[in-house]
Amino acid sequence: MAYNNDSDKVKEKKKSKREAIMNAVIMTVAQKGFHKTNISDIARAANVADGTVYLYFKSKDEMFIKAFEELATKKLKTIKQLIDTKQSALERLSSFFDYHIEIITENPYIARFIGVEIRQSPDFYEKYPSYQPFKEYISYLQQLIEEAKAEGDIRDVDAEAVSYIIFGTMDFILAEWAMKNQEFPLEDMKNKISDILQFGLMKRGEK
Amino acid sequence: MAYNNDSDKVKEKKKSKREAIMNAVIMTVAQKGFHKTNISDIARAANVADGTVYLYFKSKDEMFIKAFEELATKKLKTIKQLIDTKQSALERLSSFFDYHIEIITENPYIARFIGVEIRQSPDFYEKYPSYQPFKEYISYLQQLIEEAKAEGDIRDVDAEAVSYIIFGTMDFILAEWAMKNQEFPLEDMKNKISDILQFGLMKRGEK
Amino acid sequence: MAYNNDSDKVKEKKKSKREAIMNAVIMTVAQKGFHKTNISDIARAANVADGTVYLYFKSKDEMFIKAFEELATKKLKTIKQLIDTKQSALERLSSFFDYHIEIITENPYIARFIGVEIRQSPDFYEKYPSYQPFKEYISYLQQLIEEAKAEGDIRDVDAEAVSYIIFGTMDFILAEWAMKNQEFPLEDMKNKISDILQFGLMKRGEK
Amino acid sequence: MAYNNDSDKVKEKKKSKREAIMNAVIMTVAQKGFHKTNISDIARAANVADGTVYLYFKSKDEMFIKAFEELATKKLKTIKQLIDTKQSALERLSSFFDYHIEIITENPYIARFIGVEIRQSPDFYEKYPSYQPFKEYISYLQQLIEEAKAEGDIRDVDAEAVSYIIFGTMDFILAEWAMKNQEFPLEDMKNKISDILQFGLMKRGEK
DNA sequence: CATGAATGAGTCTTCATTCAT
DNA sequence: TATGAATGAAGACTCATTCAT
Repeated sequence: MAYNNDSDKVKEKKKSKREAIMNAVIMTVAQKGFHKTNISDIARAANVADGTVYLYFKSKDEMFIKAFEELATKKLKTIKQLIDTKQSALERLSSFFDYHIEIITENPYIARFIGVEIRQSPDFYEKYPSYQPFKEYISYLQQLIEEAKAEGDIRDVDAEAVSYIIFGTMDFILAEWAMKNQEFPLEDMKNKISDILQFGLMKRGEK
Repeated sequence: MAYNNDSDKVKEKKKSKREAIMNAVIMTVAQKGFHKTNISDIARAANVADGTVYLYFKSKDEMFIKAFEELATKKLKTIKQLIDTKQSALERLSSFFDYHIEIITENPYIARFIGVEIRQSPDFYEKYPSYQPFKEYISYLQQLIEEAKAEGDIRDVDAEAVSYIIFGTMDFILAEWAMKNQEFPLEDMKNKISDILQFGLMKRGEK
Repeated sequence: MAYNNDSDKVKEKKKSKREAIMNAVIMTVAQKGFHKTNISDIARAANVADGTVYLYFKSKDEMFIKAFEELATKKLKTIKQLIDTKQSALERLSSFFDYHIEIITENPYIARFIGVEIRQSPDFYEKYPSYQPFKEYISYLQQLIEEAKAEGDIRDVDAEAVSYIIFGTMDFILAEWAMKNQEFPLEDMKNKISDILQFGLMKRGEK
Repeated sequence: MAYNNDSDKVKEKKKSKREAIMNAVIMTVAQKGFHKTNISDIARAANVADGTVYLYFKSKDEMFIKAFEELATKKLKTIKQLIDTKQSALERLSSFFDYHIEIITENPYIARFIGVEIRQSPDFYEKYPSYQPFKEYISYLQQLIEEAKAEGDIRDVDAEAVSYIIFGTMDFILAEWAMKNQEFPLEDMKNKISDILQFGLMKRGEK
């Protein structure tokens, strides 16, 4: 049933090859580091020939950028769906923090990829000024913060500043955790940090 | 008189040449980015021959690591001296934050170097497991936090967690700031963040 | 009726496709130059798939050789027909020169193709020793010269030598003209050269 | 004596390496053809490492252009010196023709290089519009023709047209001769052509 | 016959490192 | 010590050719 349409079959095959390459990028970069990952590595990991990569991406750069973007977008979407059930914005904000860390924890190679490797190329920022991988994440965080403020759950803080604190902290501990090969218990650390941050946002006299 | 001691002259020359190379590393990396900086660039900037670099460092890697370490150590020492006059640990903690940002602001190339480029090579962490550029910074931060707790100025929080929040936040905004070519006003952002963080550490009912 | 003979249809299609490829070769090479022209370019210009090219030619080399040969043969045939009306061999010889240049002038891409690009591959001469694109041209020229001699219109010169002078000169000025993007007036130059050459072939005291 | 100056020694070594590469270019291109010659071939022929080529030339293109130019200039200079002793311009013109062919005959690989391969890259004419390898040759020929006219040795012909006839003819027969692996007797052909051309330039009633 | 996705050998170029001077 | 010419391994990318559909 699934394959009785040739057009579909072809499309799927093509899609799966592109996806295989995308996955190969993430896995390989996570393992070998951004700058030691070459086209041959990726091609081998994706089970395709070197040249095949260039059927799907114009250049190595473009391939990496696409991999970053698609991974970030996908993860953000997952998180959004997960926290969509929460009633208050504060809960959503707190859950955002939790889920982000949880997702990364379950796929440590993503931590390595996003948290450690993604910063590696100021080149990208020059060559592709529009390349702002965290932008969506940060915007969404700020939106949650504004909502929480509007709902009266947190005090009147600058949303941008708070978003940087939350994201910077998450980014840093995940990078450290990934770099140190997951030696320290992330769950514990996450809770401690979550407490402190929430405490800093709470209105006086509450709780 | 000046030239009657060859040994001294040589030693001094050597020292100054090594230093010239270290400075050249930082300046060049800051300008061209980590991965576009090659030995020839550095040698030219340091006014030495390519081969000379290898008289002072075993490899390019080692040279970069040493440059990172020495810069971090030097800056930490400067900060320590600056905040040594402060009476309370809380003040020192707050000043640490301020000075760190101030120093970086005045030397944006360091921001680029430390904040953006330093994370670039997970290789380093494998090849040179002892390479933990932030370690000293983080330890010192934790020490300040413990002192502030002991002095009763801040509530009983986990020092490690707090150090990660502070450092992660600083690291992130400086990287963003550097990456976006110093477009947004760092001073403003710093104050907002500082306020929020302090608020989160304060004891209830205080201030 | 139209479609009841599959064999014919197929043969015609095949023929027209082959011709489309041949034309595409000449046009594309004329535009992009020999070595920048690849199979994909040609296939696109001929409106066929890359693989289709290999149904009509064993290799890229063979395809180019066939294109050269067929173009040269076709043009020579055209010239022969045009000068067939002329009475004397000398007139035919002179007209040959004129028509050759005229044809090329009207299709500058051929000049580029024949005059500039055709010489590009000594490989061809090794791989395909029978590849002598000018041979037919030269032979025909020599034949005309012999006839003119027999008719007593020109003095007793070595036909081979004269054929080389005529062809070499034509070849060179057309190549220069094509390479310099048709900047200088070819008509003028042609007449001057034609005069000089005729003068050199004339019998003393004549005209 | 020759090597008692270090600076000289170094300069000579460097010069000899550059020259080795230049010679390797010409020899290798003559043997393998322009487009089948790669950097590795040249480096091997010059007894240097691939990378060494790039110490002397910015790119493969530049290397080829320099090789063309220097070879043409050198040969023209040699010819000029040889014909400088001749009294009349007509003799110089005739000798030019003779010597050009003689030089090429003695170094058939040059014929292949100049005559056959040099035309291979319309790219060059686009990328480097100033690249006109024959220009000097042609100009010098025209100068000789004008002088011969002024001296009354040849009739009043268009110097440009004549230069194209002479150069085109030489170019063509040398290319044919080189391409056919020196099968036919060049000396004979040269004399026949020389006669015809001189005849075409002579004044009526003369000789 | 026709397609065009896939292949992978081949090529230019860069650059960390060495070593003769 | 200092030099910088020389090395050659490595890597991104191209493209003629094949083959499953």
